[in-house]
This record gives sequence, structure tokens and C-alpha cells, in this order.
Amino acid sequence: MKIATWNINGVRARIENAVAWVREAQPDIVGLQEIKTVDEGFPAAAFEDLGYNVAVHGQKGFNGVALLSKLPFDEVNRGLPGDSTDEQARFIEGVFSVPSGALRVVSLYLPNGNPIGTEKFAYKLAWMERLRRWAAERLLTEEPLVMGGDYNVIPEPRDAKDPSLWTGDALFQPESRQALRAIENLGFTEALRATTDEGGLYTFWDYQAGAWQKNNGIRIDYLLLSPRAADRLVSVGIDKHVRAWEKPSDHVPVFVELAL
DNA sequence: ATGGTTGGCACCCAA
Repeated sequence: MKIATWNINGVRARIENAVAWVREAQPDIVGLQEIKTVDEGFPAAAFEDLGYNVAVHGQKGFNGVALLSKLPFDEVNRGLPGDSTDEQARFIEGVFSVPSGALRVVSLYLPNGNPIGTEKFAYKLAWMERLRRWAAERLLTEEPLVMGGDYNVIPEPRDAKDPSLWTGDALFQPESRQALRAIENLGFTEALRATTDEGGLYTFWDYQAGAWQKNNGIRIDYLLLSPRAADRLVSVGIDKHVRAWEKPSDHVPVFVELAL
């Protein structure tokens, strides 16, 4: 079972890339982030034609997440619990039937939080605490859970080409990194770090200042695995080559292979 | 080099 996450930065502007990558990678389940459209604007037919079921949690202009799945959805949950006033579409959960039972897959778009010292940074940290509480509750099910997404947190210095560029950025604040560790410490395995200690593995390169050409990247997209999912981990990959395509997203897909 | 690029939308905002 191949499960992927990809911040696509506008699914309508990126539909040709998206279809090309799905055809090439043949993932079973994909979480998309920053689709930047309402539900009705999502190009579902393009993915249905490739054999996928589609679940969308959209928003006008900004944010928005979706799940594509070759398996039928048994259940879909939209929105991160914990704040009924939050109108930002950043979280969707799908439940699927696999031979071993239920599989839960999340597509999340964690708030960027810049600039620090503003309500945006406070919202980021509050959102992360909500995610921690939600995840703690889900772990009680002892089912395989895969939380993939754009976490907007650089976990460690080795996850940036030049960490000094990010010292004042919300993505690399001690509070952001600590909040990420608090989620992982519930018992999650960050898939890529379960397989390698290598630095220099990035998932995002800014459009500006020739970041891609200079390989000035950061690793902010990953998949957290519950213990039952981590037990089944076979491999992890980053589809870096997609960043070199015409009209690319500034993020690339990340995927895990699980033996479920 | 405190720069510059993109998507969505409607004039700048978010990233």
C-alpha cells in the first residue's frame, strides 16, 4: 500500500502535473494540501478517470486539503476538532478497510505561522496543540494511522540547506519544533527518519531567488505513523524530480510503502 | 544580496 502526501499549491493550476505524477507514481492513497479551491471547484473527474475516489475539504482562495484513494472511503471527517470557530480548511481524515482491519489516513496543512510574534504564530501553536490532542485520542484505537502533510516545521538543522536562513522564521522556532516533538512523542514514527539519518533531503524549494537551482531546500512535508502503521513500514521516498517539471509546485510528493 | 516568484482573486494576500 503506497500512501503519499503532496502540497500541490493550487490543484487547478497544477492539474496537468498532478495527473502526470499520479499516473507515474500509482499511489493507493494521496493527501493533497493547498488545493486553493472550494469543494465544487476541485477537478475530481480528472482523478476519478484514473480510478480514484475523491474527498475534499476546500476553502475559497486559500488552504484546502483533499484525499484521493483507490480504496472506497468508509468514512470521511473534515476539519480538526478542538475549535468550532476555526474556518480554515487544513485537515481531512479518511477511513478505509484493509485486510488487517481499518486504516486511517490524514491529509493536513499545518499553519505557516509567519511572522513570529503575531496572532498567526499563536494560531500555529494552538493548531499544533489541537492536533496533539486529536492524535492522542486516535492512538487509543490502536489502529494503523498515517498522518501525512505539510507540517510547516523544519524538524532539525539537517533538514535545511542553510539553517541560519531560518532562525527568525516560524518554521524553525524552538516552540514549533518542540510542539512537533510533542506530537511525535505520543508514539508516532516519522517515516523518513525511521529509515535514514541523512541530511540534505528536502521537500520544499522556494520559487524565489533560485532556491531550486541552488538546492536551497527544507524538509517540511512528512508522514507520521502510529505504532501499528510503523510496524508495517517497508520504504519511504521523496519524488524530488517533480520539482524540475514545467510549472511545478514548490513542494514535492513524499510517500511510504506499507505492508498492510 | 533582507532580494524575488507564484496562485487566487480582484488589489494585494499568503506563502
